[in-house]
Amino acid sequence: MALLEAAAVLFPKLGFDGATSDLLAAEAGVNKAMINYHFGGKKGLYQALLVSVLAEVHDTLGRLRQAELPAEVKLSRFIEQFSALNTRRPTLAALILREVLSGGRFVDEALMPRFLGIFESVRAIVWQGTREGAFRRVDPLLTHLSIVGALIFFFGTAPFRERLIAEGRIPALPPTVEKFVAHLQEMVMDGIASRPAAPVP
Amino acid sequence: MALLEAAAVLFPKLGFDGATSDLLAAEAGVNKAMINYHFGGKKGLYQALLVSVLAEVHDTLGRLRQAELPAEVKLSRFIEQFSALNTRRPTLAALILREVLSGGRFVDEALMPRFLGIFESVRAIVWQGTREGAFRRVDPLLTHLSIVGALIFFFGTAPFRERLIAEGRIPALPPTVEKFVAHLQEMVMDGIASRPAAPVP
DNA sequence: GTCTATAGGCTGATAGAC
DNA sequence: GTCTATCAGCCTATAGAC
Repeated sequence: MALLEAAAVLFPKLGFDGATSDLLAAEAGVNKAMINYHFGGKKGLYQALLVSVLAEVHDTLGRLRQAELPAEVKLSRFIEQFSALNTRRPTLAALILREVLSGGRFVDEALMPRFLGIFESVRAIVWQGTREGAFRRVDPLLTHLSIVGALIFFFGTAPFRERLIAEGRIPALPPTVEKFVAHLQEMVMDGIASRPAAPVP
Repeated sequence: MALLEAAAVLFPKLGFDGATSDLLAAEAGVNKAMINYHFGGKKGLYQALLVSVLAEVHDTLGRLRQAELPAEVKLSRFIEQFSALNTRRPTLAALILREVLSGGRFVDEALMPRFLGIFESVRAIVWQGTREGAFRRVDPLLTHLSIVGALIFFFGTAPFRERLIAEGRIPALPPTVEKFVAHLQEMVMDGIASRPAAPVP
């Protein structure tokens, strides 16, 4: 459906209010009235986009959750797979971020569990890691917020960052996804790994 | 000016398009026409808000930058002071995040340097730390993105998170700013500190 | 399923009285 | 400086032809 692809481009970029029916229809190359015929309105199109995107996230993270792996490996894989998800769907981060910033304006009871799923995945891994003794006793929620926050910020702000770099305002090359993934993995692993306690005198 | 306070509440919550002139005027308790009289329009009010907020950020971080302190201390202080800034201005993170997500729609040549200032502060600290040997050779831009990303995400998503916790959907107490600051400081410090290399045989 | 035409409401901005 | 009244334009949604 061309409208869903147009929605995936415009809602993250312009927000729900900024992406007008006219723009969405033009981007999709279809008539404006099709939004109402197929999705029951602009809100319906937006929620259909959320459903399809969150389903993809849910599938990917669900598979990781069931895998039987040490927590360090799982957490490392989470960072990789969440990044891969954002590479496949370049507007994923901005879409979710905008929705969260709005306080979950369009997250109804049907969408809520899928939204919470993202949150639970990291918490479960961290919990496993502290239980197994691989991580020190870090707070799962705070750890989740640091990791997912860094990831979502990185991908959501990519367009603006690339603009600044292209204009020469940031003296650096655009960071590749691979380098960011490696950086975050290293920082997080060294940052929460349990280390031998200082020798007791 | 009551309108600036209303703008600080509504633009971050509803976005530029969602915060209508009617809502802004009602929140400020003034007449709609005052937006045009004092700020030359809704866009002018929004940009005036950005200027005032970024000036505050610039002042706080500028003072830190000039201080002569070891890089580890500076980075630790940065996390504290950026958090304090968000506590004093609870909508700061959402405002900046929305602006960045939009690709910098309203960041003109006058605003640009102040925007870049936030970015430069962490990069300068990291550069100092790697030069002094306190940090390992981490990429300053990637380090900046991880730290600021985690911070902005934490504060920007606080309203939604608090709603989820209040509704009992996340089985945890709302994390305090102090705990998050301590968590991030620890994770980052352990994550990028230079450690003694493995003993050479 | 897809289109045109149009309704009805809301938008930001302004002219002009006080 | 502040208000009321009002405009022109844009918004989403729909009725109805094909």
